[in-house]
Amino acid sequence: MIDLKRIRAEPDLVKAGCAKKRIECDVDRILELDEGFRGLAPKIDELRSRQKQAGKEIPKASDERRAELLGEQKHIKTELKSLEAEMASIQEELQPLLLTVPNLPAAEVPDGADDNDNVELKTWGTPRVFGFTPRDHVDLGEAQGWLDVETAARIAGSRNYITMGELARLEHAVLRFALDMMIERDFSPAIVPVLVRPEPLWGTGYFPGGGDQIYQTDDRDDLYLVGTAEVPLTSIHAEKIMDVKDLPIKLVAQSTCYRREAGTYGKDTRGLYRVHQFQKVEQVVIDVADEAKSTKHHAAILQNAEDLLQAFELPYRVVNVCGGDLGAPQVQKFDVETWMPSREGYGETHSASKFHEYQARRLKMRYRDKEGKVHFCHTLNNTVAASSRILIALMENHQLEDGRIAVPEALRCYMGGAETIGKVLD
RNA sequence: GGAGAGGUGGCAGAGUGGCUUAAUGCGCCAGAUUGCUAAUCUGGUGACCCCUUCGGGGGUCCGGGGGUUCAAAUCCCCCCUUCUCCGCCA
Repeated sequence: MIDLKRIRAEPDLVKAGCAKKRIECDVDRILELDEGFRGLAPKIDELRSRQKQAGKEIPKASDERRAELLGEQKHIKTELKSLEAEMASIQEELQPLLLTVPNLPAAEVPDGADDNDNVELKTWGTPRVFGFTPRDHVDLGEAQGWLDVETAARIAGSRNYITMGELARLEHAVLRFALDMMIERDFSPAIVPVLVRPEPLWGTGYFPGGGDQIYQTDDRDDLYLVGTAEVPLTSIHAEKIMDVKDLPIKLVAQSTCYRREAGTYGKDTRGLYRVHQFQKVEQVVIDVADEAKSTKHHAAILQNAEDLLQAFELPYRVVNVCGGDLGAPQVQKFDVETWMPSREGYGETHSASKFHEYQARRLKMRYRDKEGKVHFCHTLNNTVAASSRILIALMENHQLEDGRIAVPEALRCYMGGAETIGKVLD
């Protein structure tokens, strides 16, 4: 959500932001409703003021005066009722509309319609040239007896996976490495619910708009399975006014993530790339409303992801996500894409988002500065490691000709010291 | 799941229809004072919305929503939530 006052003051800027993001939003209707609201508000306030005044006088008044006042009060009451009804109908239309206004993209966000227009900022490492025909992660996993997609589908439907044995151990290793690395970098670990009420989803910007991708439990409970720990983590301090001394708050959590992947039929159907359930370690930063600080945090959480990939010896690139590929809540987003030989290209593994106060305003998450003034916080988040996609990269990039997988040094301490996993395949 | 008790400002906590402008304490801020960062005293200290001639004026908010009333923190209904006991349970 952005400030209604800002929409009022700079409607053209807001419209330009919507256009850049390719998001439709009826800014003019919002302005119309706002005008109606502001016409009505003073009238209602004045009537209430008179009502309050009379309320104080009545107990002390003489009998005639009291009768006179009571008559007046009846009048005020009916008038108020109709004005309040009018006000309610305005709010009923205005509030949901406000929740659809996207955050304004930064000037540094490239123009563009979709991910083809994202701009590459840097690359690290060189995609490996294989001296043999490399296998993809599904072939490798199945041949090693580590990966069972068919059984997963029988148990849980399509787009699911089961890892077993050394691959399951590698998955745990990745997650533990990610968590430990972030704890070392002063992020506070948390274990959070992944089944949440609607408010955190509205607050973080997944509702409205992202509802298609979210599993709802059923009609008995108003509960939803989150697609990322960002949702509960960012919501921890909702509805609070924190002290500036307590900021920044840096959080890290591993969670299971659930995604419906509606509208992706036939896309990335093979293997682990697009699945309904996976494990992810997520980093969240909450700090003061300061653009320079937000930008610094943004760079830092991106660096955290890069450092992990470098430790895993995986080639990657960083892209500046263009307007049309940016979600409604983000000011700017850097995606990290890791080299995946079977795709003969880079695949998205991390997504570093900067929100300014968009989420905090929706979550009512504020802080008091040194002067005692209250402001909405700034929030940011990024993936540290999403297990399934990282596994693709690890298996495919580090495979040996004989079908074993080399374990990057950084992960060996979580793998009982193993330098490779798997048996020699025919 | 059953029974009971709660939810009031940053925190604790009083308040059972109009004298509430939400007491009081703690915390916080400012000033005074003492050879010090401690103590004491004095004063100040909520969020949000609308209007403004920028001095200020008005309104809303006591978990959330609805209702009764001229008037609701206070009475009624629904929901959320916390705690205690019982039941079930990893």
